[in-house]
Amino acid sequence: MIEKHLMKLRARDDISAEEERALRDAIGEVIDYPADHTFITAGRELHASTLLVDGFLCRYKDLSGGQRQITEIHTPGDFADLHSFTLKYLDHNVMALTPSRVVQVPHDKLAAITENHPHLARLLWFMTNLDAAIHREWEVSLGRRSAIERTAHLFCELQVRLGVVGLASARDYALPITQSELAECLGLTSVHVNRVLRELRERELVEFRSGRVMIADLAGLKRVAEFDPAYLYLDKRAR
Amino acid sequence: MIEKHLMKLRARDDISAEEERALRDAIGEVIDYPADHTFITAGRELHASTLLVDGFLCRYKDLSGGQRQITEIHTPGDFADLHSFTLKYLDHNVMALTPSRVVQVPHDKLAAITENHPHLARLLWFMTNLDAAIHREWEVSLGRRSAIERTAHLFCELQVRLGVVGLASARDYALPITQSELAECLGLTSVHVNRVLRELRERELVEFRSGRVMIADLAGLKRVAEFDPAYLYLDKRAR
DNA sequence: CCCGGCCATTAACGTGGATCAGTTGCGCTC
DNA sequence: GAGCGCAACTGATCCACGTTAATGGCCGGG
Repeated sequence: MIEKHLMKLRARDDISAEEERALRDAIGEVIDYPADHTFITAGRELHASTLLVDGFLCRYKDLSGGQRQITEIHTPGDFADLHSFTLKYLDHNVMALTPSRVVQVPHDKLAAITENHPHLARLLWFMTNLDAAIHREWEVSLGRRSAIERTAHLFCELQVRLGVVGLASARDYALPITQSELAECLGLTSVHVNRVLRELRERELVEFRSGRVMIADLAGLKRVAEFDPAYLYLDKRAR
Repeated sequence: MIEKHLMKLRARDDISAEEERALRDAIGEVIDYPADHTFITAGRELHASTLLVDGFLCRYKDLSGGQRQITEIHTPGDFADLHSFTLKYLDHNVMALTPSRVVQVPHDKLAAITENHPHLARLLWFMTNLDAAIHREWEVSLGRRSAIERTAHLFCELQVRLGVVGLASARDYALPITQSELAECLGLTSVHVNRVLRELRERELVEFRSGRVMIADLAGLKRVAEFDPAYLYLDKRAR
């Protein structure tokens, strides 16, 4: 159930058998959500965090004009709202982009981990800081990169993050979301995302079709995006 | 020395005398940085975190074309790189926007706090999650708000954050940075920031002049920004 | 007192992406 | 197998913001 989460953690630090046991003991109810279902609403008090087992989730905020900004995409193995453990309620919503399976991890189990497993606790803290690093990189994309660079950057990021949990190769990966949802990540309109996707296809970098990202030229894609994966902290240096 | 930090913490949770003592015991060297000095560089291994006592800092990333995106502004009382405690090195740089005084907090002192003061440790974890919430709000600004809304939103955010530590009133506060630096926060050019500032002035909402934000109409400014301070978690609900 | 450098400001012009208004295609349902 | 609804796709037009270039103010230094 939490294998992908363990893969994600182990890409950043070593985990002992005992810590693994503590994590396995912490998991609670398994829940399936349909696509487009918002299961965490901003402001509501929370008593458990959500670990994504299968599918895609996103965090988003709505604006008055009906606009929406997705602030992060979650891939299997991610704790979608681990930060609610310290925040107690969130400033944003969390939604299933695709039919998704999650497990609940009650906050009191997390509290027990912080008391009995300091190293694991620090690693969980690290994981929330990793989400913040992803937010920062998205700020850079939204603030300074052109539409095509931004789109290429997102495809690169997801290729790496999904690769860590065995869900992406250098050639392709599943990303069963719509062009409108991509636009909500990228701060663009779906019309313009469509044009950008065409250009990426014509330049033989990537093709995004029927919920799949097919990478024709990974090196070229990274070059367009100026992609540097350092912000994903994929090494065990110093930890 | 850490009075403003304590004000910031106490705006979110109660702190016991013993916890306050633990924090005071953790502080190390005091350092003054001149304006425009980058004192933390992406990738360098870190062994202490930086608590801002006086002045303004920012986190930023550079792009190849000479462009820069500031991902967060830090105000007195902020831990500018508390996240380096778990990350060990950063994905971004940290710079003094103005002449600034900071205190170092060695990571081993933070480790001791996590072991001996679980509640305080959780509060520090919370503080890094608060930075992430600010990043998310900036993503929304950069992705979906117009230049004038975005600028108004930043002025509102800083009014609240500086107000918490006694450095802003409802009328005005000091923000001794340039229009170019403002532009680097807002994902705009300095030329356009200048136009936006003129419009905000002509609409009698705010005036930004000689390093000061003078608020003519706070309610109106918040209306333009659609500002909702919930993401700053300024209540003690449930904590 | 003049000079150089930074910052603010503005005007003229260019453009990336938004907006508007569709058409096409495809899976689902009845 | 007609009809519906949603997603992909496209062309025409518009405009918010970028680019370029120039001016003036201010301040610190020689």
